[in-house]
Amino acid sequence: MPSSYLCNMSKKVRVRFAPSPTGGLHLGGVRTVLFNYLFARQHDGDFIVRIEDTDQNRFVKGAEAYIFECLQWCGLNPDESVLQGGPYAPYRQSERKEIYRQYAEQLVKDGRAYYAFDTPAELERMRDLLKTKGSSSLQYDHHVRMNMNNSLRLLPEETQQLLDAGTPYVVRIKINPDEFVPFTDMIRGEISFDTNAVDDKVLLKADGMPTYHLAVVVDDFLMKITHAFRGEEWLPSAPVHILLWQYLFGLENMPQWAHLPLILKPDGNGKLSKRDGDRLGFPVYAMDWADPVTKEITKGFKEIGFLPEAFINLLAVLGWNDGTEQEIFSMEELIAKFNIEKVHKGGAKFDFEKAKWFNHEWIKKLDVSHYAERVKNIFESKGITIADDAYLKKVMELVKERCTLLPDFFTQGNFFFQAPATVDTTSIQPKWDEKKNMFFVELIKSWQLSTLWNSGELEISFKELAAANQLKTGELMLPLRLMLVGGKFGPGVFEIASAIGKESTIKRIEYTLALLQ
RNA sequence: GCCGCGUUGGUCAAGAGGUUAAGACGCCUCCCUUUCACGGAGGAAUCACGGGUUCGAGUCCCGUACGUGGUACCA
Repeated sequence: MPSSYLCNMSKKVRVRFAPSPTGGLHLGGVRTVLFNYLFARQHDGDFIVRIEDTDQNRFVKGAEAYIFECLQWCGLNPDESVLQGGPYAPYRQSERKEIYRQYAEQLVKDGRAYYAFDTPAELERMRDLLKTKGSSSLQYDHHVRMNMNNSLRLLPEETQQLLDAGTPYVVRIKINPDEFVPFTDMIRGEISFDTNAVDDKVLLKADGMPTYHLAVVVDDFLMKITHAFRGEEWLPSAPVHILLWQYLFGLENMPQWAHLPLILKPDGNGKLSKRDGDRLGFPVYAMDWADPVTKEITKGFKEIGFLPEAFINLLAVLGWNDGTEQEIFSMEELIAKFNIEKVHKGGAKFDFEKAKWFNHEWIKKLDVSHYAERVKNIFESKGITIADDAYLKKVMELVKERCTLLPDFFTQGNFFFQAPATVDTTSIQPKWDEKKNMFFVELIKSWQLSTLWNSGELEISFKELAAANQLKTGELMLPLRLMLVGGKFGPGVFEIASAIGKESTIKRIEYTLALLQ
């Protein structure tokens, strides 16, 4: 059964992600991109990234390039953007400034918007007055606009005079009272707003830049966007956008809306913020973000050792699932199975433990050759240079089911490359005796002569020697592990001995033997 | 305050009037493994509350509570 939102199949699906370059790329932002991307791909549509940089005060240098790096890491590459261009360029709103003005003027001409000359101080005075009157609304709307300094109240000549004199002004939309603005949200169904609760939003700012409200509508039209997915925080301003569509381009050309649920903090309620991540010890941004002013670095999922596959996977199932028990999805599966109508309405608390579980699952099925370089770098940062790639891959294969995050390859595998820095003998020291000592002395002699150095042979000779000495194998396995690994963890001991080689094995046994004397 | 949206175990969630209310994470027990992990078996724990509608409500309706978002010349 074709879904209702696809009834007009004559139009090619086009979606967009429209971030503001103001800082790190938040989990919620990535999920918004992901849902857009998935929808575009499954409908053979286009995925556009448009930079919404209309607020010069909040612009942060480097943030735009950073966003694209994050998208690339996630594998969410746009079809059109400031990077590769496209038929609807420019894709940066600051470069489209003049386009928006035309539409603002058009709205004024049509009587759907007006010039407002109120200064910030005057606006403040208006709100203070409203407050003292006990008004339930502090909005600039039909209740107050005829008392304000705008082209609705002023005579046309007066307005023209102010305009000619270069008086700073904004353009505000004129919202009619007592109207209903209904629309269909792909996730929430029918939603209706009462215009009495919406204010005369500023469309064009005094600096000539559009606000989000004007820019999003104009650009979505010009760029032929068919489906607009954005965060739930935009729901309250949806009526403004819908009215703008109605006034400017016609409702029949308006994209289908979907307002995505928020990602909430793990404890308590509320939107997940960077602060929560810092406080609870997990990242909130996709990649490390270095604030250009404070130089402060905020950790990203990539840098703490998440796989992009896992990151995408965990984000996809935060607020969405396909109705089956499946939890592990590759990008291809997501493209095939994602359904925007099955996205939850309510926000989801972020659970870092579960996030790590996804990473663990993906590391278990990881193609080691794909990540050998990355792991090699981790080892190098810890002072271990790896020359033998084949050996590294073998080690990775041996320990990967024990790794949750990429750096775990170091903690789980460093003893394959160097003798353990410390050997914790506390658990064997009390029961250590001369008999055991002699066993290992003999074991060294025996292994020294061994020509077949593989785990099977090693295990057999070990057990035979134990039997000959009337010792239980079980009492000797842990000491051997401690000698080779330094702690109670890791793959099978004989596998380890086999991998690190005869010389290292014997050296490590001798070292701990001396320690135990 | 006003407007909107939401609410199934601790968390993510399945669920479209009739189910012993799936499954996953985390936690606990056991098995496997002479380590850890993986794997396997099991356990504790839930429909926010109150009214309706109905033979029957987690599912539909209305209230209430709680939460959350918005209420900027920010997006």
